[in-house]
Amino acid sequence: MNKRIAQVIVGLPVEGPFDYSVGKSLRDRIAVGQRVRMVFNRRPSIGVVVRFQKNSPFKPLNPVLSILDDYPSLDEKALKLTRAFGRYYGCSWGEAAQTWLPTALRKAKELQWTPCGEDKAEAPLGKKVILLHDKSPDKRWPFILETIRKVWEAKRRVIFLVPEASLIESVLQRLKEVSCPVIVLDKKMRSSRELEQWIKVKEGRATVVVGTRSAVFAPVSSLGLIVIYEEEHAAYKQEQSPHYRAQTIAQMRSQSEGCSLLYVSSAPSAETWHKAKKERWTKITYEPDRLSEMQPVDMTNYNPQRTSILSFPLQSAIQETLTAQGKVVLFMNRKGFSTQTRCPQCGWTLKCPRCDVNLTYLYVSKRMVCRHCSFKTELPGFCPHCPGSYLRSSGTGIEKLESEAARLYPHARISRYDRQTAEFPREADVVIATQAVLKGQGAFPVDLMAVVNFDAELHHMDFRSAQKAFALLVHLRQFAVRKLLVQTRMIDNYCLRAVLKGDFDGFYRKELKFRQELGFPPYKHLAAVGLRGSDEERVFEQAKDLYARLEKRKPQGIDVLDPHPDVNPKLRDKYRFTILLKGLSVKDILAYATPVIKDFKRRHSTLITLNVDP
DNA sequence: AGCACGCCGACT
DNA sequence: GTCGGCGTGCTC
Repeated sequence: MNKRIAQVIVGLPVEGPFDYSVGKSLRDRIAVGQRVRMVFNRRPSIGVVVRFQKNSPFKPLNPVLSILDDYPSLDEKALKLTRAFGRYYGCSWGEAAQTWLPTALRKAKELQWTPCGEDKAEAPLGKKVILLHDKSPDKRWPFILETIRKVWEAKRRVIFLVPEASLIESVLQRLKEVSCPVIVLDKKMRSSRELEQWIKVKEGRATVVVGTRSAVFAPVSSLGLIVIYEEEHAAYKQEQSPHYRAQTIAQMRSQSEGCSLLYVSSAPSAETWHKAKKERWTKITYEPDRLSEMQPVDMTNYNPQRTSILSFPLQSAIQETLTAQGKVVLFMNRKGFSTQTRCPQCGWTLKCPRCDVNLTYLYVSKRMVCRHCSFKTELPGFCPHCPGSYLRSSGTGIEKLESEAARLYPHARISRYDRQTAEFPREADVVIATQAVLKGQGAFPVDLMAVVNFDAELHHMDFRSAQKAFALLVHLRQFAVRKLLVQTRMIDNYCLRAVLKGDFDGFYRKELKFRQELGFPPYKHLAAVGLRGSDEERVFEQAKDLYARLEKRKPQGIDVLDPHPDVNPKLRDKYRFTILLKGLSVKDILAYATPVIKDFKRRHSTLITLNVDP
């Protein structure tokens, strides 16, 4: 092949590819998918070779300076997928390639590894998509392990995705039963360690790769199966740009590499449930052997004056459990002691200067903190505007709940558990816990689980909040050995009712009906265009300008929603607005919107981000 | 992204 | 005059 000119992509928001001349001495070694060193825009850079060309329309070409990989870091299949990834998520091919590779390979590090020569002729293996809906989380394992064993016997490999790193250890324990070679891959590792593991995977030394979100990019050859464990978990979506969703990448790989997909969940996302039905996936449902009791408590009856956070039915359930030497967990998704501090005289409220949200009072450190950024300050004694007026705190966090529990149950051992707590307090009688408690499911028995403020879960401005609240209740009910008690002022809420009756079909029917009526996924696809900058006026002006351009050029079947301040309109000193695009497919939306946004970006300095499938 | 180039305001 | 702010354009 003629390798005089190499086309190279770079990890910048410019599309390319760019032409470079290949010196005689490099021509016999250079190959597609290798990383190379070259000068790009007067700066030393690294890029990835994507193809060769006989000649170039560009006048004096810069040369490829050296080759960094003795074998391609990205093989043909991976390179093809990076292009599809870039198109789907509206980033450049080069940026896509960068997300595909371990962090260490962004630098000009030379890479040596040995290709696995023993790649057997791939036995054809049926490409299946399975949704394993396990209503009791302990029945799933025999099926999962059996599926993995079959893939292994067919000389194929497996990627096992978990939503968070804390789950990796328990998966490794289970996988011991299959006794095949396993390698862990996680972006939170030291980058040298990540690279080490990545190379081992590339050398074909693992049958199963276990890892978080980014492990979906693992350089596994002869891929037979991708397992997506706790499928509904929000952590499968990357919050930084490029905002990819691991499930989407898994589907892309399934399509191009012909591997099977296994979704595992106790409460699948509405999107997955809908797809399973529409695309006729194999669905396996495991019913629970026993279902713990569930007791909704209507707070409009039991606590009309809001005198205590703990209703009488909850108090008696706690008392009963404590008398029987049982363990209680009080669930509340809010950290700190109080969530608002204001002056009763003038109404002045203590806020974060960078994010403009109420500061939370942390009793343990006696400080006011922001829940979005790292801002901390001392609690001022008096209102700065009304001399001598004391500030008053209101709103409930887990610390206040803790003091309330301590007052009511002076003889019980009471502890707190949140993300910062190292270990679950096993010896405590009453544990006040945030969302973090879900990680420990099955590790210790909880007799009574109580959701103190269920309504807070539903009040998020997020079209997925009902789905999330539903999944939360399903998980907490599994967690509770004896009883799940839920305090609410919305006793007829359909998430609550569906969990109470164990009616999954009913929940998804209703939820999907809402999604359809309101034009949300899975019926419509979304792309969120975010604008941020330090001058509120100006960001809003530009948002309106961009909106007008998008509106003007929008084709049939696409909706453009007005620029709207974000849920946190001010975050880390930046004002944020979002323009929401709706359409029947991401491809349709981006085909029209990406050029408009790129063109707009070129003229203005406000930061613009694109979030596909937000 | 990161950098050069160019066009306007305020300063020794 | 000219120093430097940012707004715009370009990268093979």
